[in-house]
Amino acid sequence: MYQLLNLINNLENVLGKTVGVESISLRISNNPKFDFQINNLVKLQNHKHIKDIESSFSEIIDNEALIKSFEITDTYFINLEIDIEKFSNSFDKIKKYIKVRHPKTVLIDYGGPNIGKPLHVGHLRSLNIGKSLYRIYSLAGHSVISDIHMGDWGMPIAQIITYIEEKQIDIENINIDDLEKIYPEASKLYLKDDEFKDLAQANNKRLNENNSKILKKWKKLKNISIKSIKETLDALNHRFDLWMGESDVNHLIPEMIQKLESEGKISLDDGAYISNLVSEPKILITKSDGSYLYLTTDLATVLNRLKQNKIDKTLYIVDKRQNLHFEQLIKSLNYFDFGDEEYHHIAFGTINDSNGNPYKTREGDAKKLINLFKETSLQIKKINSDLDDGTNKLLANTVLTFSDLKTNRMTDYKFDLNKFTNTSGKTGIYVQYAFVRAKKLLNGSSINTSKINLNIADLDESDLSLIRGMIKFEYYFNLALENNEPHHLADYLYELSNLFNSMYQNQNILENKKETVKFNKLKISEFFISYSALLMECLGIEPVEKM
RNA sequence: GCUCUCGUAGCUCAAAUGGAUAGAGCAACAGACUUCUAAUCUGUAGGUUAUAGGUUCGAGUCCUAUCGAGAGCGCCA
Repeated sequence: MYQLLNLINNLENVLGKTVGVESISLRISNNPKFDFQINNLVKLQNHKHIKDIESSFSEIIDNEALIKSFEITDTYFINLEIDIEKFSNSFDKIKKYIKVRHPKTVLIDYGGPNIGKPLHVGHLRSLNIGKSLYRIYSLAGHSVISDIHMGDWGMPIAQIITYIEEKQIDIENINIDDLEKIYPEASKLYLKDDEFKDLAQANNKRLNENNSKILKKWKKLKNISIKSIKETLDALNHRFDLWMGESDVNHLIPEMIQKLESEGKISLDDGAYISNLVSEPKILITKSDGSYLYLTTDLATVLNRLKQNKIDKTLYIVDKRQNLHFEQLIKSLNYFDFGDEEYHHIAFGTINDSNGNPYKTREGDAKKLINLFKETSLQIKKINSDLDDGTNKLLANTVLTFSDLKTNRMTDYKFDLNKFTNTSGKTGIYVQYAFVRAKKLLNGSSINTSKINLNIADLDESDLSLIRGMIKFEYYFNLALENNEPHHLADYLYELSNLFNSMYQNQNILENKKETVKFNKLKISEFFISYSALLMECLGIEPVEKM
């Protein structure tokens, strides 16, 4: 809460002198008459100096210009009412207020798609959460780099190449549809045919060793796959700064292994390298034939990134089932002394169908993302067939993003297209509609709102509710940033949209006889538009111009 | 078998570091459109937070046990 930072610092000083270092955090007040609350004193209610602390707090809060009124209850909950007049002047400065004091370089790793497999429903959350965190960190002033981190290496691709070789498929004329059919066939064969398995293992080793003949085939397949992935990403409005893959760090691995061994950090066990860090289960670094694993390339990827950029913090946006892998990765990065940078596994739950089972097609495959997009787009056409394609696309993506981000990322949720495209309720369409409504109102008014100042005395209940809703922006923004949880902002965007709709519905604004009332409402609508746009930016949603 | 996560209104989900009376949306019910506005708004009802104990000024949140669900577990990524 940048605007109340002085207040917070002063209160923290009091605590520091009396009961020890403790940070003050504001929360939304339980009491609807107030905006924020401070709970730090509640647990001190039996402290021998509580009366002194209370009076120091009172004095400090009393002197804070942004606080209009406050109360300290008999159990020492502190409630604060913000002075709307002083705070409202700052609405248009919100972008400055949310900047952090110490910007960092943050890398977002999407734990990307594999070669040979189309983008499917399983990739949706990684894309949405990653994009949202990218925007949130950027708005907070960090410098952010996104890396799709393609799964372009290892056994899956070796299986595909082996399958193509064995079935004598013409690799020159292969297309994406062929490739997508080959992948499941190859992995099926790998599981049941030992001879095929040996051939694939051998091919994988050749890949690791940079065998030029197999690299040529690999390159061909990778290009086909990337082209298809880019088409889907384009439909869904996603872009990446880096298109690195696991293959890009292959050359760093032999040296890395050698160094770790000479440092006594890893040792051979049944021919495979395992970490000497005591851990259960043991951490496997390479396979017994010397070829590399998921963890091997992820470790080398970190080395590669640190070599190329100064990175303070890395976020891995990967589903929660891979928890053990990232636990092992982060443990290993520490144990191997790769640096003191931060690494976080931003885990998320799975998307299920309405019965709670993994979201699949009738054939039992994961549903393709591009098909999900098309179905959503079609559903929106049913609601309004007059929309141009551009608007339809934005709305379809709004639905796929908002419905995903409104749930806490760790929760598995049920995908229900009918529900998510509902025009009323907590949906993407609803928040877009409120935005369009506000814009239409201002455009129809022919009044220059930028020159209007609020007339506080003439604000009615619905105006005040919306203004006091907007005061919470910094709170929710921080919550999302600190915890890497975009859903707080999705929920908040709905709350503001709902408050706007209430105000709007309440009375006819443009025909209001009293000019100050009319101007107030137009000014508040202008604020709402900028807040709504900013929240959509945080979520990775583009506002539409008409609906 | 071991490890981890989860169980909140009929349904789908919220509730940061333990804080006051556990909140939204959908569905249900009752209302509001010759309008800048219905792709909307207003109201009502809906809960022993799986169960039983414990920790403390205070527990959906922490601990223990039971029941139920899901995931992961050295040569896939």
